[in-house]
Amino acid sequence: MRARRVTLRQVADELGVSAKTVSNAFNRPDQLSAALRDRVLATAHRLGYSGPDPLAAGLRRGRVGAIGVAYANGLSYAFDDPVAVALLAGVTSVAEAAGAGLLLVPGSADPRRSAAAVTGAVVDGLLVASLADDDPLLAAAIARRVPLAVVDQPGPDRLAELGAPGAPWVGIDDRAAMAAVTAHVLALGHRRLGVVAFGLTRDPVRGLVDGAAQAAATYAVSRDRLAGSRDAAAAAGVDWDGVPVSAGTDSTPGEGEAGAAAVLATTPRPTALLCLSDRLAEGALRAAARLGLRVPADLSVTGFDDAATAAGLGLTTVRQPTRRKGELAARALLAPAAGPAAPQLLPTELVPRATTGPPPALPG
Amino acid sequence: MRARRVTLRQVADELGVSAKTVSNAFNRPDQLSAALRDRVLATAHRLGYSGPDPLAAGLRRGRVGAIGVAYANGLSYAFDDPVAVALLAGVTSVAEAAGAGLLLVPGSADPRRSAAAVTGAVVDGLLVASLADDDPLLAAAIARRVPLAVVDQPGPDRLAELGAPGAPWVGIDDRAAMAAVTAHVLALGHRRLGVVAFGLTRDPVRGLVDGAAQAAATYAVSRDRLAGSRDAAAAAGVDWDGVPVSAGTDSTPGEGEAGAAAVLATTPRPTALLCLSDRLAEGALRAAARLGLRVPADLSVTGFDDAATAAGLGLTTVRQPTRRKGELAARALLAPAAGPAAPQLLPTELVPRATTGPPPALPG
DNA sequence: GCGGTGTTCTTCATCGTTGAAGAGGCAGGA
DNA sequence: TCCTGCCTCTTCAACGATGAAGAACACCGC
Repeated sequence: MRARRVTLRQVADELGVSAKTVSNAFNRPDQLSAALRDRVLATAHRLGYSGPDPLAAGLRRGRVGAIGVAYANGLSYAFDDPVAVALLAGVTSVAEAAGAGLLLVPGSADPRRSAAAVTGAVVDGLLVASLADDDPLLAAAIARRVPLAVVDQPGPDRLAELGAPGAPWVGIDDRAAMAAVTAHVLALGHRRLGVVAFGLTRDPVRGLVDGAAQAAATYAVSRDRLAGSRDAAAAAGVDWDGVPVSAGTDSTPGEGEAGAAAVLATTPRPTALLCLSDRLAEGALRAAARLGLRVPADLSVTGFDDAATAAGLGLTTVRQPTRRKGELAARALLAPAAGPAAPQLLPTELVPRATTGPPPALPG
Repeated sequence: MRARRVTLRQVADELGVSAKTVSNAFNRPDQLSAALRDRVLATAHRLGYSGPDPLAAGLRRGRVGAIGVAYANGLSYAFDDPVAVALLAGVTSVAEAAGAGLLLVPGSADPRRSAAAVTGAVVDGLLVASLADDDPLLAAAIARRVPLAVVDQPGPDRLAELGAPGAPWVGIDDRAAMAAVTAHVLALGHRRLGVVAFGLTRDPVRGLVDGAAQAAATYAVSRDRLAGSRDAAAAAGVDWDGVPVSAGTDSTPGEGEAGAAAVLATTPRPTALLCLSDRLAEGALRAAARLGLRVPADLSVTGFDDAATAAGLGLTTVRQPTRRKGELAARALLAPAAGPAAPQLLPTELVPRATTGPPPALPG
């Protein structure tokens, strides 16, 4: 008993007009007389026809009025991360203003399925964010040959290598930003640092990682931020090889707590913990509390992002314009984009708060 | 110089096979020999063909692998509201597990544009949430004749009126839940209540509203929650007509602050403020602070939702399974859904915290 | 040697719509 | 009167793909 779909043609036949006229009644009211248009709409309504099938219209027109967003981590994860949500909010506000929808492309633990989802997404353009240099999802997005915009990673140079030179890219100078917050901690007098990182490569490696592994990270953001810390350490005469760096997978408080615990278990114990995100830092604060360490008296902790939660925690961090990234990337996708686009590097700002202070006096 | 799109047919011709074979190489690997499949894929790659056009395939197949979500308020707003985000997270997790994408349908201040966006959304099903009884967007969604699921409002009875009886509906018993939190406050001894509400109708009415306006609300959730409060008041012998009720528009702290200020300006001043959402309550707490009122010593405040922020504020509230709503609605959309679906009423729970207490002793 | 069963690939029609181009009629100007 | 231009509406041919059905061939068992 399933009612068969009503088509444009049926409405046209019912009324004895051409299909194109019915089409025009819906899409180009100026192309037919008001009287006929009213009759067409009335007939359509009577037959239960609610307008041209978007799919068929999209095929014919070559546009569907939606852009896709693909994320390395699953979408479900994205909604739990305030930073990811802020990015989406930025994308959405621009897309919505332009009347475009936003298709969240489903992710999967299986990279092949993720890539297939990108290949099969019904969109006019794709926005990808936070992908590893070698993510198949990215290759799939490039192969689609629809307009592409990239946020954060991979960087412009890697995009060029992959055959997408000049694709709009929006991000920050992760290396400099991380160097700044590291320098801030060093300036307070700390000499024993520890770093809590999220993923370095698509295949998650947990635990402490050496300099070679750090430099080999395929997540550009991780690689650059670690390099930034090393820059600052070197400038202050701190031996980087002695700095424990813990790698994790996602940017979650749970990962942060575990990573911080691992770093704090090294001897001599670091007096400052540099976390690659505010959410990791949130976990690091929990780890510190669990160990009975006072922040910042016994231990300084820094984050990255200046997410909404950071102020409440009094977290020293680096502010980056996450929402704006989304806006700019969306704008780049929706605009006609004639030639190759120049990479857009947005400003960051060190935000010192209450979780950093001078290191404790020499331990007894 | 824009490269023309590569088609299935071109790959087929290049290789001297039928178009269908190329199609099968991508979609039904078991339908052709591995050797030929490899040759097809290689040729496709060489020509820069990344797979069948999702739009055309969707038209032919009659499915596109995405469900749409339409919201009364703009999407940009949705990302700012933790409750809306939780709902989306629920929807997404189920959709993603099923390999389906999520199309966020753009909203607009102009209801006609919003409705048009729904009509033109390229989706296999639609999920709508928090719509007024008379929202054109809802009418458009029903007219689409694709599977439809509704969260919260309008209620099942209204859906039946609109010609969509048996459409999957997920929500809570707003009336009973609000009665419960009101009864909690009354049990503490309060007799002078005030209510801070969000929108009652699509055309926003700001300020204090009388009983007639309350009952005429076209947002079922607002209507039912107010009715619930009135039920509890009546049961406790409190005259509802003497209870100031402020209506607003969105569920934001700003609206909450303004609404609370209006309610607290009435004489005699209420000793308890019932807010229809946690975000409104957040604003109410600000208003109280601004007036120098201690919570709960001078003023009790309640929320609704038990959003992530509620615990931190120590807010007495009603917990509702927002994320689960999204999951169930998505499941209903993605499952074949043979006959009419029974409305799914999820449980709620009163969560007493620190913002409610006995009323102050009689004022001097 | 023959019908039956699979595998592999092809043919054909069609999904529902809209751009491009065209045809008919009517008004206004030369 | 005739031409021009405008307003309406129509015709035609795609847009790019896939389901259903079928053809060609190989292999099997008896």
